[in-house]
Amino acid sequence: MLKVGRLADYGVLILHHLGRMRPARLAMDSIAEITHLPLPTVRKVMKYLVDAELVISKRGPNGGYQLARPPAQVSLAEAIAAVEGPLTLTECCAARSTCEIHDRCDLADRWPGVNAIVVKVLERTSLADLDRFGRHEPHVPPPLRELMAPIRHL
Amino acid sequence: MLKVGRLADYGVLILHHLGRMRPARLAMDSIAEITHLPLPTVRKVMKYLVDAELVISKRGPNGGYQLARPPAQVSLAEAIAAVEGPLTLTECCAARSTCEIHDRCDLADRWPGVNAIVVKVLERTSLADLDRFGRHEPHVPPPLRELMAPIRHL
DNA sequence: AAATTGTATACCTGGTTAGTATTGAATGCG
DNA sequence: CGCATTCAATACTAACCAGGTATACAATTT
Repeated sequence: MLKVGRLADYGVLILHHLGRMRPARLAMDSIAEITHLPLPTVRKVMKYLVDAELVISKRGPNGGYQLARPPAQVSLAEAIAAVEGPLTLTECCAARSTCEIHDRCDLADRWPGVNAIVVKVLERTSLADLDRFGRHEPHVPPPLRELMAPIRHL
Repeated sequence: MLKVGRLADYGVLILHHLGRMRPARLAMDSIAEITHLPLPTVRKVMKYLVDAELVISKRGPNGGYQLARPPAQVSLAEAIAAVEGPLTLTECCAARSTCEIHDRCDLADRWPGVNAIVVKVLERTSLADLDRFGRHEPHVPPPLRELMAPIRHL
């Protein structure tokens, strides 16, 4: 699995569209329309995005939502975390781990390292970058180079 | 979230211990003991690991489980996939996507690129590598360098 | 003030996951 | 040959959580 929840997925999709419109505003029902998502669901997602200050909302006639920053400055990590909370691959990685085994587990202090790398990949991928990904092999530049160290060839 | 299920987590932990023992065999109740996991749960996990051919089982007196390959040749990706099936960040990334929106979604062909990178990180991290991760900053070497291309600084 | 648009809360429900129990089959040993 | 040991397979239950929905409320513009 290694899943990102559907709501978070929706969040990214919505941010993507807001990015394309920026700096224009988009009303909630317009968002529902262009994303083909049910309106009540959009409502829920928008709340998360506003709370996380990724989008700015304006009420009243001609109100709507606007991406708070240029798409190149919004990371997937932020987007996902906005909807689902902190990015933790396992319980071990959470701030307050609730894992029964935690203190007797050989891996409790190893997972965070793996988690950190995965998170960094997502942190360094922006909404704008997303546009460049095809279904084809992704190509990625040097900024991530120094992240990779204990990882070996298999 | 971006979660790995608990069973998969257990699976990795078990593989880790089997790796430390290799090539010795370990009976199921011994595994339960050293991992501090309930035995019925271990049973379930072992089935997945055997089916995936990551461990070899032997029955009868002095039977038990043995890691099929050296720990350096077992990736986290395999381990997780053994328990949870294909690694797909979102529905879009699955072989047969069941997403309602899929064909009308702007991102349907973009997620797989992100997915591929995350998966590659996990593919290039072996059980042996796991031992080297501390709670501290992880360092990762060049093999992942060329993966990173459309990712920009934020 | 009225229309438009976002905000907040609370609830339901269905599916997945984790955990368990039971019965069966293979292997090795004396 | 048969008994002890150990894994294998199936099916069930229970809890939780994500996703989805409904409804009533508040703010802003004109």
